[in-house]
Amino acid sequence: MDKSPAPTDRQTDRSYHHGSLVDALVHAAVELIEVYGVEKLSLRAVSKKVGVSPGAPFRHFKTKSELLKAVAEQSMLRLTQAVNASLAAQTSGDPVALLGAIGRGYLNWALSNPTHFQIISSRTLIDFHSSKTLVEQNDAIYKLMLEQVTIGQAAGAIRGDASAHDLVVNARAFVYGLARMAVDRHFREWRVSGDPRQAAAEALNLYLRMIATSS
Amino acid sequence: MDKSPAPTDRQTDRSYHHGSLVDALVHAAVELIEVYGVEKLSLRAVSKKVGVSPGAPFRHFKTKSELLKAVAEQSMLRLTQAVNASLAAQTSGDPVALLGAIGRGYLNWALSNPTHFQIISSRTLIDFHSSKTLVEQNDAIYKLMLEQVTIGQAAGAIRGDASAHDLVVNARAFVYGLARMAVDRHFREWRVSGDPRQAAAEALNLYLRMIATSS
DNA sequence: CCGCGAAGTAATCACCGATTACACTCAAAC
DNA sequence: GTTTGAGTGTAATCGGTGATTACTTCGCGG
Repeated sequence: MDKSPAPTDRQTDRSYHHGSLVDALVHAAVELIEVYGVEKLSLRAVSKKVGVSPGAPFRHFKTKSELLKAVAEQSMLRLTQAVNASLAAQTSGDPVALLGAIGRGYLNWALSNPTHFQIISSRTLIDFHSSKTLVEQNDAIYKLMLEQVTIGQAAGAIRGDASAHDLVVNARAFVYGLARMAVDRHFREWRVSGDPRQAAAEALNLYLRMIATSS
Repeated sequence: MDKSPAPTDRQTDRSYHHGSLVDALVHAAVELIEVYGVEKLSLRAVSKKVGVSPGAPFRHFKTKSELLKAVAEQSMLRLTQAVNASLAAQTSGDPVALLGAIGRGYLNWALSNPTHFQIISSRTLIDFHSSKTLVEQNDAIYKLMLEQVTIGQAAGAIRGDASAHDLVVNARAFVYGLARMAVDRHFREWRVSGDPRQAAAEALNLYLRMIATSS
């Protein structure tokens, strides 16, 4: 249970003041969560890893939940970055393909960072709506999806028997469900074998055929 | 924070032996979770509510997680009951409608019992695969869905550009994602307003149109 | 009727989040 | 240069938690 034998992980070795405790705490928290899981995270362990007293974090984060929120904000920014990068990498201008790129970016990031995904998805670990960053970044993804669906519908490439908004929610439900099934390890009992990432990618492709107008 | 002023909730008032501590513990745990949430559940509070010493539960459940597993098993049985009931209530023999009934039963139960849904979905709170009941009941739902999809594909009512298994996983991902969005309170930031149940029902209908062959 | 195993108790351990009073340090003001 | 005060980390402590242990009590089968 000894989380860090030498507390020199990320310390500038200043005698008293740490220098950048906030960053160090967030960083250490992520590492601990990665190894032991979110629900096992304790502020004491974080403090110990950083090499600081158990009470020190409370100078910067009023509660454990606020530290998690800081972690979540950092994670959310990385998620939108990943989605944007995936979207930018999609050369084809086909709106269905672009929508797929968004979903692929989302899924890949979620499967690569299950812990972070779990945190930003939760509404019990953190107070989502109290963070401007979290709300804004989430909204950015919504708008990205809405844009592609709207364009796709106008071009007749995406089915028109529902509003663009309804289709976006529909698509998000699917991708979110897929990501959670993977992260929460539901694939096994649903007889999905092999590499989860590839399985998710293939499932996404099927969904894209479903949302596109039959050709 | 006083969870139960009078510990007479569910006690046969036998002096020493309780009589049915196991049932009483599960029942009390469910009630406490319902009010305070899973993550706040403590064995001490459960013990207190039942009117028993803090160590007593350990005679019957080796860990807190095992108590939760007992709760999960009870919940899972109720879920499959709800799904079966919804399926039985669907008079039309149309496989798409029958598949929809399964999804509707699942969603309604999840939204009516968010806490139980959260527990049986989790793989960190409980050890899912160590419970025969959990695995079997989950499998029963898979087979129910697979049956309808297979029939639907044979009748040409459900799209044939993917295997029945892939479509089942696809549908499950969608319904699961929708349920989790509702339970995890994601609807707000995705601009879904009004009654969550109706919103979920409408989203499900759209999905059913997507999985059905275009008519 | 009695004794033995099952079931609950009481005391305890190590750990947790959070609060408080206190100590140290550093930089700006004079 | 010294001083002073805000900012930052410490130490001690509180109430609560899961889990373990030794002990006590009950009540059923012989």
